[in-house]
Amino acid sequence: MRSPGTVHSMVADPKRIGERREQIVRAATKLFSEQGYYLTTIQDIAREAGISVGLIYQYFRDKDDVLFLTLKLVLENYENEIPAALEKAEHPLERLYVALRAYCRVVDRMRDATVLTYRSTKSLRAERRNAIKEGETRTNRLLEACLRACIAAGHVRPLNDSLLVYQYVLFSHAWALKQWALRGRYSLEDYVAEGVGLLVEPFLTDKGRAALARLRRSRRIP
Amino acid sequence: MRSPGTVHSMVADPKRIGERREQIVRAATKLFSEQGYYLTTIQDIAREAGISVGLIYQYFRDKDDVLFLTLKLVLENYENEIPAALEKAEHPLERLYVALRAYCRVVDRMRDATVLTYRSTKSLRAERRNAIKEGETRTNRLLEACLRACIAAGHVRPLNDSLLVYQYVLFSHAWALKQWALRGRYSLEDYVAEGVGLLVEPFLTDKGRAALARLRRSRRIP
Amino acid sequence: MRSPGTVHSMVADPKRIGERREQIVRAATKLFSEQGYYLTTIQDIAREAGISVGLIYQYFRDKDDVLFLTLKLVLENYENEIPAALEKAEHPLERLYVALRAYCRVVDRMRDATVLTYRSTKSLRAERRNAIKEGETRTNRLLEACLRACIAAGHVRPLNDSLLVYQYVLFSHAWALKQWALRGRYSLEDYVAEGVGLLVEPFLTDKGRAALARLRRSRRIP
Amino acid sequence: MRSPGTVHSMVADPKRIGERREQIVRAATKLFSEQGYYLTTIQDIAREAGISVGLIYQYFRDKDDVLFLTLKLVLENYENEIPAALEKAEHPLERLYVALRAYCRVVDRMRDATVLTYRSTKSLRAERRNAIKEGETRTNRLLEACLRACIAAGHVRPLNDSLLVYQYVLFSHAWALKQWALRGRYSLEDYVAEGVGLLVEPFLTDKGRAALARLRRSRRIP
DNA sequence: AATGAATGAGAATTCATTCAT
DNA sequence: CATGAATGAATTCTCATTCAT
Repeated sequence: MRSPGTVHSMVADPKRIGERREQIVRAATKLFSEQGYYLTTIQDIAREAGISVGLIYQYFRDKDDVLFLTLKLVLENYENEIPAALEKAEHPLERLYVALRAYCRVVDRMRDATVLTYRSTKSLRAERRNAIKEGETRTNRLLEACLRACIAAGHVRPLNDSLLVYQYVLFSHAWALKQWALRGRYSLEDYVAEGVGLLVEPFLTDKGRAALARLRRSRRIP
Repeated sequence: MRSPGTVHSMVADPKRIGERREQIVRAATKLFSEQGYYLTTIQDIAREAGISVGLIYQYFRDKDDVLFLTLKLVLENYENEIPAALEKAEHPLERLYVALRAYCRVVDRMRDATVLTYRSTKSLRAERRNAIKEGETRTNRLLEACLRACIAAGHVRPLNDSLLVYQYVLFSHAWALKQWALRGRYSLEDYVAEGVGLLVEPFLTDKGRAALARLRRSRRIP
Repeated sequence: MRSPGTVHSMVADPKRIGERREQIVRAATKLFSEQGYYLTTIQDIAREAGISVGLIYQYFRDKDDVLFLTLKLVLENYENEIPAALEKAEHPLERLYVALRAYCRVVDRMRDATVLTYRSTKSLRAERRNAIKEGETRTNRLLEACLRACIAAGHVRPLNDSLLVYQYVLFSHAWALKQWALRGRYSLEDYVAEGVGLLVEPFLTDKGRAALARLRRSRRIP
Repeated sequence: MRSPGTVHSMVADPKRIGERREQIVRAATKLFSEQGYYLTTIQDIAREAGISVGLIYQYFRDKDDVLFLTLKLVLENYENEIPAALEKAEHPLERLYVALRAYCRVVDRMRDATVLTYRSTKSLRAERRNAIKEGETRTNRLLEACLRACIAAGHVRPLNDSLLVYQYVLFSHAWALKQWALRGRYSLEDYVAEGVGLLVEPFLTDKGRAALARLRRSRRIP
């Protein structure tokens, strides 16, 4: 009956629901990220959130629900931050750069939570898992739109855009997944710059290269 | 005392250890891949392997050990198959192509196990986790050597090779991690071909392009 | 961090802790005494106490903890009953008699638990074992004080008091340890009387013997 | 069918039975004494004895059997050593002294095994337990005979001999049971001397005292 | 006779979930 | 709404015992 993307609560007041859930999910995110889903107990979450065990069950049906909302929140971060960063950018190439950098930054800010996404999505019930995947797809589409705009404007040569977008996503996630290998070798900004060098610039047309040079001169792009 | 990369057994005979462990790990790989580490019980593994619970503990110290050997085996597959595939290839560019395709093929053959790597490495004790990471690093170096040879021979322009190798790795892993999105859109061979188009060819020098054309004509590369 | 003499609980309310622990320890004492520590399962204890298995783990860290508190309680009985019995006694000789009789009576009341002390102290972790031994030492000192007072007052001739006190302790414990041999031959009171005949009276001075006669006449001592 | 004091074996040759059993029991005694019956595994015993697990089951029906024979052996030590020590002694008083000292010496030599007697007798099946108790009773009778001879000869005044014998037994056992308190305070010989002072000499008649003096002068008693 | 791999029942412990207060 | 004590099914791991070699 319930849509797979909805979480049921025993409490009526929506405002309180919002507050409590955030409180709980914040604690859960921390603990799930640190120790993983199965090693984190409801007790742990309650303690971390400074509330009682029972209260969690007022706002979530079960532990799976908590995980679901936790993962959903990570994706929502992606979905919110990228558009926010894009607001000030107009030029298609700038928008692509900005989107990529924004993605890497969210990942950086939520390193552990991003890893959690990889570790724990499969722990969800199948229906829930799909809702998460859709969220990821939506984020991908944000990047895809930027890339396509560049192609449409003739800055990037025609290519398998959807696959390249996947590569962008993986590149961003890698900052979290392979932090043990990457951090220490690169700063975040260097990492983004190198990524752009490998995953964007090779595909620029002459027009694209010229535009990039201009954008760099006007300091719209580092 | 034990090195972190060794698993202890109560049984002396090395031949039997090898057989039994393979039997157990085969079962574990299947179940861990399907249900994840924590939802798979020792009972499950014993049943799947057709042996008793107690016997597992004759060949593994604990459940963590089973996971460790399972993950180690996945990495060993990587480490074995890529060199094997490279044996017949001589030309640096051919070797790079072959290595990449071999990697994607192992991943394809061990799709679930590869996902397991991402999900469950963190479930290991820290020391073990590092042993796994080292295995991954060794695999990366195989690709790195191929890429560097291409650069040294002037087929690929100088670039951030270690980061590009990471893109190769991620690209290969993605075939397992994002199978829900990629399969149905590409056959494995198409996927590899597209990858090469995005992650190798843009970086070829004139010399490299010429060599590639020759290799294709002589059907050394599809 | 924890002192060796403290048992940890997940429950906060001290009153409830007291009640539940008593309930559990009562059950444990019965079962440990009957079947020994290792043959008694936590299930058994839970069933005997009329509660669930999990609840035991809310009030005790592990099975070792239950044993520890059980043994500690036996010793506390010793430590409480002897001083209580002494309250009404003033004359040094009377006090010695009373203390010895009180000791034998506690042992009689807790026959099985006393045996448990001998059987299971070694099952405790070393730190705990010492805490138990200290409890025993404290009890011994109660007797020692009585004996020394008699010597000081000239009722008992100077002798190796600490060793004689050990003999008193062993004599009392024997009532439990060797019940299969002693009960049926003696009533508790006879046993005590005989013990006094062997372990106290031979050491009385003339003054002591006179005092004893007076105390018997006034029925302060049977 | 089997008598409670017999242990069944699958092996026919009695000589071999004797050897193997001794080998096994020696290992078991060590381990049971150190760790107790339940914490010692058959594996442990096999390893300590340098044989295979299966072999133990050729010479013992089950683990209980091993414990039984182990305890029986301790008692047999008592039963053998005391008469052996008595062989050279003739005078009743000397014999009592010698017996007591011999008892303390066996206990000293088998400290841990003596403690084992107290810890683990109850772990035996009831029938076996009785066989052990009978062994203890037989040992007691050895002492009892010595004490009675002293009384009959007028060296010791008439008294509750069986209870005093128990005190002797307890006194000897205490050397093992309370070693944590006694060792360091006394050497074994001092301990025996003090014990004699408390548990024998007070009961000597004038005749007994004279005899004792003579025996000491002739160095038959230290 | 001897071995030791294999079995599986059984034990301690954990933890998601409930519910009386 | 909020609490946290109570439940008990489920899990990991152990170990006495067997039996094919």
